[in-house]
Amino acid sequence: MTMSAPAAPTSRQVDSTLQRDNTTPQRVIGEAVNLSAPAVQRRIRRMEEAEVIQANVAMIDPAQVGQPITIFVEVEVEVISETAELIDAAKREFAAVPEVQQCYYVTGEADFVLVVVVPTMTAYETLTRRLFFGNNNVKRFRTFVSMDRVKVGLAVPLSG
Amino acid sequence: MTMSAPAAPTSRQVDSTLQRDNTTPQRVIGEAVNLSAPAVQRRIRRMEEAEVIQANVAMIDPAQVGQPITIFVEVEVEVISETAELIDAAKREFAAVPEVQQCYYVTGEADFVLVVVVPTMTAYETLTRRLFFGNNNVKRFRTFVSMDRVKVGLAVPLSG
DNA sequence: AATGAAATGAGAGCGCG
DNA sequence: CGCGCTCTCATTTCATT
Repeated sequence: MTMSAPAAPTSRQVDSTLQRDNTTPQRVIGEAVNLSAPAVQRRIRRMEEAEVIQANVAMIDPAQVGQPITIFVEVEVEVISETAELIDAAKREFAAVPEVQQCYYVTGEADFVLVVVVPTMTAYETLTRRLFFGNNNVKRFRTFVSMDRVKVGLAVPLSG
Repeated sequence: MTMSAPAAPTSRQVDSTLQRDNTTPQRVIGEAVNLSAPAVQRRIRRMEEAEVIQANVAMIDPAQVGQPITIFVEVEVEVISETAELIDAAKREFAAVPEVQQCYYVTGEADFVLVVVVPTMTAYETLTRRLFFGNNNVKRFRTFVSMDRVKVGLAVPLSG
C-alpha cells in the first residue's frame, strides 16, 4: 500500500470543487486529490449517472437581466384540501411557473415555500392573483421581499 | 444563406441555455442563435467580466452526499438591534456558515430568510443553539422543514 | 477493479480578414 | 462578426497493479 491515506471521501472533494467551479480542469482536480485526470473523470461520470451531480449550470445575476426582485412566499392551503391529490396538483402548478425559481413542500406553519423571481412588483402582484387569489385551495400566503441577497447558491456543505 | 438575427436579446438566449447546461458547446449555442462559436464565446466572456454570469457550478444532490435535510428559517431580530451595524454583522455571520446555503435580508414579518442544509435534525438543533439562542439580537425564528424539494435551482426567468 | 500513461478527438481560445 | 489556426482539455485505449 502507498503511504497516502485513503482519506475516504475523494469523490466528495471532487464534488466540493465542482460545486464551486465546474470548469476546473480534471488535471487540477486530480492534483488536489492525488489522482490522474482520467480517474477523476471516471468519478465525475459515475456521479452524473447516479445523479449525485444533477446538473451543470451557470449562475446568472437576476438584477442584470431585468429580474431584480426576489421574493419568498409562504403558502398555506386549506386544511380540507390537503389530500394527496390536491397537494400534488399544487406541486405541479407551482413547479411549472417560470417565475417560481424554487418550491419546497414543508412542515410547520405553512405548506409551501416558494422563491419567486420577477422584474417588478406589478409582475408579482399579477402572479399572486393568478396563483393564490385564483386558487380556492390557497388559504393564505405571506410575502417576504428580498432587500439583499446576502448569500446565494446551491452549494451543499461537504465537510463531513 | 443566413437568416437574419432575431431582434436584440441574443445574449439572453445564451444565458438561458447556459443556466440549464453550461457544458453546451459554443458551436451548438451558436446554431441556436445564428451566430458563430467565437461570437458566442465573446458574449460569454463579456458576461463573465460583467458578472452577469456569476459562476459556473455543479448542482449536487444533498441527499446523496449525506445532507438530506433542507430547512427554511425565518429570523426576526430585536427591533432595538436593527442598526445598520448589527444587521451587517448578522449578514456576515449567517453568510459564513457552511450549512446556510442561502441567506436573504427581507422585508415583512421577518428580517432574514435562510435556507439551511444539514445531515440530521440534531445537527439543525445544534445550529439553532449556536446561531439563534446564542445570539441575543435574535428575537424569534420559525422553522419549516422541507418534505419535498419540488423545484430546485437558480434559474432566472428569461422570457421577457 | 481501478489506475496511470500515452494517443486521440472535441472544444475553447486568439488572431486574422 | 466569421473564418481559420493553435492549444488546452476531455475522452478513449491499453498496459499495469
